[in-house]
Amino acid sequence: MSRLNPLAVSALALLAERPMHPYEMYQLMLQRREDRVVKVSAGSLYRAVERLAADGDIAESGVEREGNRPERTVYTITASGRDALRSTLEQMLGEFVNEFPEFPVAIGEAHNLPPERVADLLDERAARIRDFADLLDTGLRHIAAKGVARYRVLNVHYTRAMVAAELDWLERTIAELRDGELTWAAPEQLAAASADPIRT
Amino acid sequence: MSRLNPLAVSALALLAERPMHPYEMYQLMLQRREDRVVKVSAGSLYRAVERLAADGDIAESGVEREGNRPERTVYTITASGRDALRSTLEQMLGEFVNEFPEFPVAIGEAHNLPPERVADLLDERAARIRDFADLLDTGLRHIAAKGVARYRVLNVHYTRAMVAAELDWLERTIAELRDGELTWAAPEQLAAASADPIRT
DNA sequence: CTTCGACTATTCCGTGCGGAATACTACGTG
DNA sequence: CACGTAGTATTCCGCACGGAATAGTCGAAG
Repeated sequence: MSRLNPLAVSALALLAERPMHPYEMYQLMLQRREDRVVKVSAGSLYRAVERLAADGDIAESGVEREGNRPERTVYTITASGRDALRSTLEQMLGEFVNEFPEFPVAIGEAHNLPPERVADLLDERAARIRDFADLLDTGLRHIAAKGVARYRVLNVHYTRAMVAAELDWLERTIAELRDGELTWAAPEQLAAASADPIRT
Repeated sequence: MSRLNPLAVSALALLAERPMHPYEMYQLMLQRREDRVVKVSAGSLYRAVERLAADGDIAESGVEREGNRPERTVYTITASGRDALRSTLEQMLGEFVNEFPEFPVAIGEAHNLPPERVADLLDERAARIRDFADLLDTGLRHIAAKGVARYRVLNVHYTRAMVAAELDWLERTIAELRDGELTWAAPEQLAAASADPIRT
């Protein structure tokens, strides 16, 4: 009953709705756009299911075959699976763990670039975040129009709030960089700032 | 010249200061408390250095031996290493990539638990985040007292802003859960909410 | 004076992730 | 009606991560 990884939580939550075979979980996750919140890849999903089965959180409840299609193994959640889901959700909600996002590392080392360059880069980032925020907003509007209960999109609201905060911080920091309130001497060897766009 | 991982960025940034052997990088990272921002483990660091060397971003600049201690391989950053550092920093600052944090997954599945239980769990989380915020604040005060330039602790400021935003969202959401504005019917099988503290 | 623990410096190995490969079917299209 | 492309369902394999192991030295304490 060790801590489940996010994909296992999603899978287990689906099986808490009804029995399913892995590929159906995969389709449902994509259909419900869970891939925006969890890293969904078929390989990892099958692996996660395998582990859940090994740990007794789910059990094979039959093998179907439709026409000449490959066999599909249907899994059902077990009592201890429901327990594992509950306990993992409790942990994920109640605890606060550092997940080491990359951006703080980059800001921490930003003094290796000239301050003006950093201001420009943060501007780019801000623009992309604004686009993302717009995406979330239109999504939320669509959903509100459809009358979907708000508890179904709590995570979108959360993400929206975080995105707003980052945008706020970026704007303040960019302003300080531009008016010289915040500055530093960049090392010369790296200072040869290319005007190149970011390589994608 | 593929995108460097965060630990490689830290390592390369150290070598941009002066040549060093891996273990010295390791010590410096811990001494400067970079382990709060980057996942620092000796094994991964040696691996990262190995890869940097293979890619020509750093070069062996000698092998020392002090007394009968194990040999230490000293590395020096190369011109293309400085390039890789700059280009990776530019990417990390300017782009905005989803890193799939775990908490949104948990909120997304929170409707599997009873709303009152979720309110309690979010309260716990909020308490832990407040502790963390206090830690950041005292750290920032110490640093300000020492007269350290602000650009050296930009990432702490960023983290502080994010933490404040999350706390804000949590408080609003907890309030809505408590006054019933936000609610749902939890599935019965999982609803058997244990009053147990989180297993750590 | 010897033993124990802490530090120095690095290697190793199990585990898990995820992109790619596989293999077969159904469907549309010229 | 041959052919290509999209969908179904799953397996496989390489590589990166990080905790543990290794192997030596130095200092302190009993």
